[in-house]
Amino acid sequence: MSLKHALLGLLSERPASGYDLLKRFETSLANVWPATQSQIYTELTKLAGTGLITVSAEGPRGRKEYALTGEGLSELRYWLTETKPQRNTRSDVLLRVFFLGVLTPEQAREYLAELIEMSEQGYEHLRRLAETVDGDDSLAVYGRIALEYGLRFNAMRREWAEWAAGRIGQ
Amino acid sequence: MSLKHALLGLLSERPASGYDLLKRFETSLANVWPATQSQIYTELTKLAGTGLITVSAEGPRGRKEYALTGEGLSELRYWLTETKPQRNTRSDVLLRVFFLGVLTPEQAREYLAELIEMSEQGYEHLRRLAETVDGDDSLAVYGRIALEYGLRFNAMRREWAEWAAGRIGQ
DNA sequence: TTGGTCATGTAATTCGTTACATGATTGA
DNA sequence: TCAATCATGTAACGAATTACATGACCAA
Repeated sequence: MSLKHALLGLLSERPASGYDLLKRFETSLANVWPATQSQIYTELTKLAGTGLITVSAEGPRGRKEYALTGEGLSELRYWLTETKPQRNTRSDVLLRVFFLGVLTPEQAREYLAELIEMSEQGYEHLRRLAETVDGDDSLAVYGRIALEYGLRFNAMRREWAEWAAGRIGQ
Repeated sequence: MSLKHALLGLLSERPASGYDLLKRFETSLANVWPATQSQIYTELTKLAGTGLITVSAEGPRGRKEYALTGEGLSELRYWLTETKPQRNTRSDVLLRVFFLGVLTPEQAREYLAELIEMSEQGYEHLRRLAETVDGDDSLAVYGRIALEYGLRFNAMRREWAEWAAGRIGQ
């Protein structure tokens, strides 16, 4: 149900077209809530149908710019304050760990080495991203906080994978 | 696609019925790959149809015990060694952080306080679980490694949320 | 004039959730 | 005997992915 709120959230900043939103999903939100083009357009049509957003302008090439309505902002605030975030589940990375016993210790350590590399790359990617983030609007402030989460997460996972590799006997 | 591999992985340890597997999803795998009863039974029927598992015994009350076939074990190993784990995405918790700017700073800090509590409870839950884990079979060894991940994750998230709360001005 | 980007939409399929539906076995 | 647990299955719906399909605009 949260793609809806992701769209409302992005539109709370400023009006945007489906195409604009797609770009922003590909950059800032990609690490947190990926969405495909087809999903975004379908959801925007639905949201406009229920009055949470509205077509605020039309441009060339059939461009439709959507803006958040008062009702939409209320829904966004309601979601943020009155509903509990769902526990984050479904980690492909962790699921595999459970079954490393069917592999040789060497193969298991190889998998953990991959995770270490993945974490290092994730860390570096976010570090570079942090350098390009500017501005002091609310999304920059909270985007920076979310980014810090990503940095800490990757560092934690790297250290954990190193520890785990050490636990697997020869 | 990973419910399939979660089932193959659990069956690689020992044969089990749908009911048995459901119980194990509710306990050990719940934090990593939740699955519902209906999903499990449907997937088992599909896996038996493709020959990755087979009905190894039938018991009272229509109980069907499934066992991994050689083909199933190959598929499990293939998945573990030849396919890359998908990046973990879709965090409701993090998505909300992006949009805390539409709330008052006080409400935003309240949200982060909730996250701190959620992380503390998650940590405690896993710590208690760690005490009950016994045995030294492969799933206990790797289960313990996965559990350590959970502990570190919750500790990391707690510290991050405390840091973040400090960043939000009055 | 043509290739790249902007721009939107729909169809098919799979995956996941909730709810419904049924019934056998067992231990207190 | 009766409640709890064991045990399986299907239907309906919603969410997500992939693929298909189309076309306008703009700059080199």
